[in-house]
Amino acid sequence: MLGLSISTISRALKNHPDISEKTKLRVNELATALDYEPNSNAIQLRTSKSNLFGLIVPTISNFFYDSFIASVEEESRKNNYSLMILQSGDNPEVEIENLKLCRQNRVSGVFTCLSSQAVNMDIFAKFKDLEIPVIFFDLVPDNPGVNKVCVADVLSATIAANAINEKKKKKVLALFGKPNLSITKRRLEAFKNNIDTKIKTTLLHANNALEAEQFTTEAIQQNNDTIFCMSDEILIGAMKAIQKAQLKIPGDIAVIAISNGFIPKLYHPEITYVETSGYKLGKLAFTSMMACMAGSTFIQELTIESMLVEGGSL
Amino acid sequence: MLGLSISTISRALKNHPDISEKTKLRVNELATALDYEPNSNAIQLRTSKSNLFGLIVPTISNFFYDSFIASVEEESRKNNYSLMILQSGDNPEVEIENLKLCRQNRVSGVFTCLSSQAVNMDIFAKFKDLEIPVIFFDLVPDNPGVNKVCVADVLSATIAANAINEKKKKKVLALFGKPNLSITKRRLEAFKNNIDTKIKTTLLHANNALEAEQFTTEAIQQNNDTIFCMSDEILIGAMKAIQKAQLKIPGDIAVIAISNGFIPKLYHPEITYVETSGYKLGKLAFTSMMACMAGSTFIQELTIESMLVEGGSL
DNA sequence: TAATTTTAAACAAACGTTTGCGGTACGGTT
DNA sequence: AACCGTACCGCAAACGTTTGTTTAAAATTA
Repeated sequence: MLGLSISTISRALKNHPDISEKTKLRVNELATALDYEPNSNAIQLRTSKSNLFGLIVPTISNFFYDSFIASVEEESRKNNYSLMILQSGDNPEVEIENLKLCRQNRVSGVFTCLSSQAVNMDIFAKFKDLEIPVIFFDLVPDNPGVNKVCVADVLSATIAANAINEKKKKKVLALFGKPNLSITKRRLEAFKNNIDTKIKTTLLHANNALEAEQFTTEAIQQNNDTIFCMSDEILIGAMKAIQKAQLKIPGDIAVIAISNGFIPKLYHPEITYVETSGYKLGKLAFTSMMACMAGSTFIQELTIESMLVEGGSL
Repeated sequence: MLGLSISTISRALKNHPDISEKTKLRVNELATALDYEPNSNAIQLRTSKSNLFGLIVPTISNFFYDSFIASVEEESRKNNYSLMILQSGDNPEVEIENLKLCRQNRVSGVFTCLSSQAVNMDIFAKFKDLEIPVIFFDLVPDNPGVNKVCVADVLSATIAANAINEKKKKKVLALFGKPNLSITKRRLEAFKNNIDTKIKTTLLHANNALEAEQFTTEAIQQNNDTIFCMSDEILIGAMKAIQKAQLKIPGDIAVIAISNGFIPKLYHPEITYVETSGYKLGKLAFTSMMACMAGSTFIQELTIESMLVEGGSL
């Protein structure tokens, strides 16, 4: 329409110095008039750069992951990246399928956490070959040599234990999640090492909220004065039991949890918790990804700091 | 490597009858040996079919949207589609930006709900021109002629009102969300029309959980015996006030809400609610999308049924 | 055996960009 | 008058597929 070649149009659109200002103006005017929208597929094919990140979680519908995702999406958009989000539902086969999808879509990078099943780390080897950075978050593998961002498990459990120590509690039930997760192991170990030996402490693993509720009910009967919950899921179960028993918090029983804060703030008094923000973790993960994109081959293992948020339940 | 042309490879990989079984075998063997992964960008460029849906929500981190997203993602994957999820954060400019991203990525379809701001429906006109189906969910526009899936607002509010009627309550505070949303208007109207006129009813709009808490506190002082909450956000505020006042549910005060069920089940006794499942809505939205993809130009306006889930709070 | 059909594979164009390289026109220098 | 530099712009190849059309060989038929 302008009597110009395709290459001139291309250059004009991206403000190439070879093109005169006059032409650029004409091209830009017509482009907006015609609602020209560059075809990302063609661009990505030609440049073999995708501006697409893959993000794989066990499930989106989770008070931790959803804020993590929200955070990563926010940063991605700001940096002109798109996000392809995939759920693996704790199913290793789906996880492999999802990783394949990432490769086929030529993602620039992948954020992922391990499904709770033991996954074979070999499935990430191809990404290394293809030089596609992979950032593990939250549930990270033990292997060295991979990029990881996680919450400060040891620190947060230690903070919780110290908070209980300071309140001079006598009898504590400490509830942890699935025993095979490294996150569980680290939190348990740190809690055990830091809780005052004078405090009578019971450590238990609950696989879900219901089990946590049952354990808490028993603990109440045995006159425990404090419940520590490793996660939101555990906290929900514990609170069910406490509400059912109609106990007053913190008078009858004290509660402290590790959480991102949403669930603790639902109750009155609000539950005191050690913050592990999915939002912050997302920001950190993105920073780490951008470092990889910038060519850093330096393997990083980052953690976000934790802090005690006083609610009134301890 | 096999002395075959590219086109033969292409056909062999997709089991084209022109190709002999022997060659197909050779090709497939080498393909797996080489870890061949088709380049989606090239495929999409060539076929101008993207197998990509765009999904725009105000925020991912929300107990309704996250389950909606989870549901749509699940279906998409099953049907060999990928999902590009974008947050608009109730910001119309970001929403326009996100729609542009969808177009540039040549999505096959878009799921979206209106941000609470009044949005100009013109921004969807291009999609109509490009024949890209758009499915509105939850917060849908009033316009006819667009595909919508939503929860049964009128029905669910009616069910809630009737449940209250049956319990012979005397004094009800009914809390609704932001007044400008059509979802609010419909629920309010239906509730007002169905609540027994003998019941003394106060209808109020709360813009957030905190306002809901304040209104509930006042209602408690004025001896209301029942609180109706239009949404989870409102319920959270109301429950804060009730816990603070240390009232017994349902003895001192009864509670009923419209919700997807997650929040109501956090309390003891569990809150009675009229179910509006984001998960089911996601399935429905996807079905509607597939109908569009199959060429149906028939404009649909679908709703998911609601049902009362008895908790023990009424 | 020659003509015809069938089978199997190659050729080539196209999708919408990007980009190295080459070309033209024009004014200015020797 | 011959040359050079600069400013603009076009040509063409390439990215990795798909797919309509051809081609060559093999199999069938007459």
